Amino acid sequence: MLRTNKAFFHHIEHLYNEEKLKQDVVIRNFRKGELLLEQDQPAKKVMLIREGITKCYFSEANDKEYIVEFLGQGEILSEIEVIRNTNCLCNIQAITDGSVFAISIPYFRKLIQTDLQLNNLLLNEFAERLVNTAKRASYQQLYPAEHNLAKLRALMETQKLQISKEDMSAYLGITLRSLNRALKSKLFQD
Amino acid sequence: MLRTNKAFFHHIEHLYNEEKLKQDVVIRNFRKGELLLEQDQPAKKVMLIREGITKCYFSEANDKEYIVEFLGQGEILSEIEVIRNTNCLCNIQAITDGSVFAISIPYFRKLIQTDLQLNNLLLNEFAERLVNTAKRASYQQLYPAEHNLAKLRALMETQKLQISKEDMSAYLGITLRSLNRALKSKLFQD
DNA sequence: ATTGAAAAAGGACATTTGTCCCAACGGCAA
DNA sequence: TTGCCGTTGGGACAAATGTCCTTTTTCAAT
Repeated sequence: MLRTNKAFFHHIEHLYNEEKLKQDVVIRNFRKGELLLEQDQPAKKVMLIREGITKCYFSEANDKEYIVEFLGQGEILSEIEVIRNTNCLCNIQAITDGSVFAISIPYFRKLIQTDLQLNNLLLNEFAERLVNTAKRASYQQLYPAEHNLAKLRALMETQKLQISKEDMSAYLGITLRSLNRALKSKLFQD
Repeated sequence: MLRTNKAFFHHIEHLYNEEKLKQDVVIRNFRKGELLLEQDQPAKKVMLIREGITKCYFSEANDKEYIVEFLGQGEILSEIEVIRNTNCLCNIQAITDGSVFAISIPYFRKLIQTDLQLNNLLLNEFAERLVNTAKRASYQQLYPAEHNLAKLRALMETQKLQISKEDMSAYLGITLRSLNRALKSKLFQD
């Protein structure tokens, strides 16, 4: 659930250090609560998280939200939008303070067309995301909330990630009320 | 829902025609019902669909199935498994007769490391899949079955794709009984 | 210490979805 | 034709989840 990508982080960090003009890749800080990407709006930069944690989520027309994943160090943002030439697919909001490498879009396009190593890093990242997203879609759909909650808690444990109940329910795709019920019924474990 | 990829198809077709030894890329036919990939088993070849339609689905421990997508011409199979060095993530079963280009795994690995154009084709394919999968996970989770059924029928219409009720329910992640109920309630549209 | 706002917990009832059956229909092999 | 089997459709009841509200708790700003 909390994705990170050390290899990708080092690759971009290296690009940043190499760069003469400090122009195509710059560091930008962000505050907890800040929106790094806004659903349906054009992307301005490709970003790679240096530090901090963000959540990636859809806002649906019925006012509900669905969290796709939590993104930490080395995760890249708005690369899909640049590749497909579309507006932002979903929102990305900081849940802690942090910073990113902000990469200009033309530069990123050039990298895609020339940097084979970057291509491979992207392929790996996409493969991991696809696996995660598809697996989760399947079991969240096919198992009751209680079962999925157990899985979520195990993940939070191993990854030492603390999130609000509201985010937990948005991650599970259920209402807060249902989350509380599920927590209740398996209260024996607490 | 029925994914295809003309550009990828042409790229691999071209590789096949170029190839001297007809060894690293071969054509293989398949029959309706045949399993091209079996969940949790090692992948033997990377395949790219030449003709025919397949379904990509998870078999969960509780005996339920979830269809991730339907794959047609130009869609690639088991590339994720080769990239990540893992067993098959899910099942791929033919729902019509057809054929694939079967690519040897070492050759595919070599392509990934050397063929920038192929890398870009893969990036595009992955980006499309991610968008599809994530969007669907979100709205299937956050809207009632009836709403999702309406969407599914519209897709089936525009893509002229006919699938059994059982596959429809597996795609929606609901039981056959629930599908029938949903069909009933919006019977006015038929 | 006081207060206000956000987060957390849960009661009561409605709706949705699942489970377990059984019935009807159509194709197809004996 | 007969009988079997897979697909489709649906009744009756149980379980899961959502909706709408209210209460409690927490915690930071005053």
